[in-house]
Amino acid sequence: MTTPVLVAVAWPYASGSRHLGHLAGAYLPADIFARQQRMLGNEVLMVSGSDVHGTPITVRADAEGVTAQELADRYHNEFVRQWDELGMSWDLYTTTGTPHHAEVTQAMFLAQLERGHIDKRTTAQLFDPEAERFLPDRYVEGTCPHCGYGEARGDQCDNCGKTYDATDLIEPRSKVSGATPEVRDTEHFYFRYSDFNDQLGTYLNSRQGWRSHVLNFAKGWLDDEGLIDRAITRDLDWGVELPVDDLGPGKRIYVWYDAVIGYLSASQEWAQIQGDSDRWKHWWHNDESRHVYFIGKDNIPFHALFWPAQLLGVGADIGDVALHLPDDIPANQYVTFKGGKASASRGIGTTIEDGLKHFQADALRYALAANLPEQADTDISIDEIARRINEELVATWGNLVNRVLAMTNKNCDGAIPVPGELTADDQALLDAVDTYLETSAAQFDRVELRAALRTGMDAAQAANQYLNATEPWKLAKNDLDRARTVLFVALSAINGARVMLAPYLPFSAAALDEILGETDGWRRVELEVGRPIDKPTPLFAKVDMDALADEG
RNA sequence: CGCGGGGUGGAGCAGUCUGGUAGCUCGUCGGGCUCAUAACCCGAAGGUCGCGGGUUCAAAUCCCGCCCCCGCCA
Repeated sequence: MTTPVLVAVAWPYASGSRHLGHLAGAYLPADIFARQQRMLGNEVLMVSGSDVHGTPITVRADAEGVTAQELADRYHNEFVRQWDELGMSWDLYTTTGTPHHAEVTQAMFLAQLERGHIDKRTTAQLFDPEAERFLPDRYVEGTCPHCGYGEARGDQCDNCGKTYDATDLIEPRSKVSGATPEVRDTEHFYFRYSDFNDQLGTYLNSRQGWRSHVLNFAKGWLDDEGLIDRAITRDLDWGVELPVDDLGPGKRIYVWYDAVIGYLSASQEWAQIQGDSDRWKHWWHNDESRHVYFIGKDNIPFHALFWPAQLLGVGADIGDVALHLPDDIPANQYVTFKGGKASASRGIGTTIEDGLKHFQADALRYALAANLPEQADTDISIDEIARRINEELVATWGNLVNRVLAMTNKNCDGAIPVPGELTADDQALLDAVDTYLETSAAQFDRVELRAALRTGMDAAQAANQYLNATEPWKLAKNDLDRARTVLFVALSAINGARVMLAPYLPFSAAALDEILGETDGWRRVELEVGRPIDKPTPLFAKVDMDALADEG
């Protein structure tokens, strides 16, 4: 029986280039998991898009003298190009800037307003008398009330790290006009997150199999003081428009209320593109579905608390059925770049673009997957990535494929040979590979992607050991039939191992499909005897360490 | 006392919840093989599991205190 699986991926902020930490934190693991689930036969819907709203975008756009739309478009286009190069298998990658997303956001807002979970409150806020507008936090700077730092931002001090209200700033000044702001009352809509403390507590306590750091963090947040109600509108002209006009002009829905709604709006947009506009309900109105959110740890409160609260706040007002809550949030910790300074001074950056410039997509995917920060922050460096590619991917897997295909081509009339009777050792290798496949499937089910990669590599290593024990290159000289059987067994082992590695290495997996035939499900299929095997070209190129150093 | 994460042989990590001979990948050293992208295979050396107390027959693992590192518009 197949399961509908929603692979929900954090929405990259179109305010600047994303780096390899973002890739390893959310996008890559999501793609690996989605690919494996598809191979398993589940109905996968993987959606995300660029988050185009929020003050970081407007601030930067102002600084560069371009419109927010232009800035967002620039980075959205960059992301889309990189996803393609990286082999990201989105079912839909959209943006929060679509009319559809605005409609869904407004519908949720109205449903929650109707149900009393959104209310209007008056607060004191800084107003720029010259620009004649209220100032969001990011548009104010001044002296930190805690440490006296003179360049403190409106909501947090970069020097001492403390947070505060912009009205607490000493000698505040507007980043718009430079004028001294005055305090005025203004109205905003608040989402009553506190309405859901009990339900969220029950929800979290019933979660099974979550990573401990995710669950602990979410519970800690809730236990301390519970959720507090938060303003979900801002004084901006960039963002989703309010579906009600009683706040007056210049107010928009704020980014962190609308961004998470993208999971739902994108699912619907995907359904419309499929020509079956109700299809999204198969994932969202289905108790049997599984929703897995791939995010970085900084996003845990939004996905484990705020988003579930917003979903609960809608009740059954959208589509007549309650919306499905997150089943798992395998948030990753951070990738830290050891020697980041040294890399920078050598001109080797850590953006996704830099990664793709230095490494083949599959190779980069391999190295990052082997170092996924699933339990703790992990250190990585360009040298470490290169090392993993050369010493592990190329040496163990790439070379295995190459040596076996080369021997097969040379000794078996250029085709997959007819095997003789299998010995106990032959069968032992194939049984081992099949066992690895089961182990790997269980690890994938728990979203232990680093361990599952290791399992795939273990299968490759077992095949290498088998070859060294059987020495088919010697057999070819005095017992060609036996040599061919050994090569058939080795090819069969590769045929199983490639299934486990395919989610990580989509491009080389496609190349192997050409050579060995398509795979079928999460299992080792029988080889097609007589299928032509040409003289192979290596699946992966070794990284030239000297060239890598020279480029820096 | 801001929040969070971490400190395990040369590097990067697992093990800590559910105490019981310290494990993986790589590097190093020695050997084998020579089909393969100087790749593959076998063996060895190398760790007081940050520090100090405590509980226990037994602690990397539980408790208390301390030091250090990292991230915080992923």
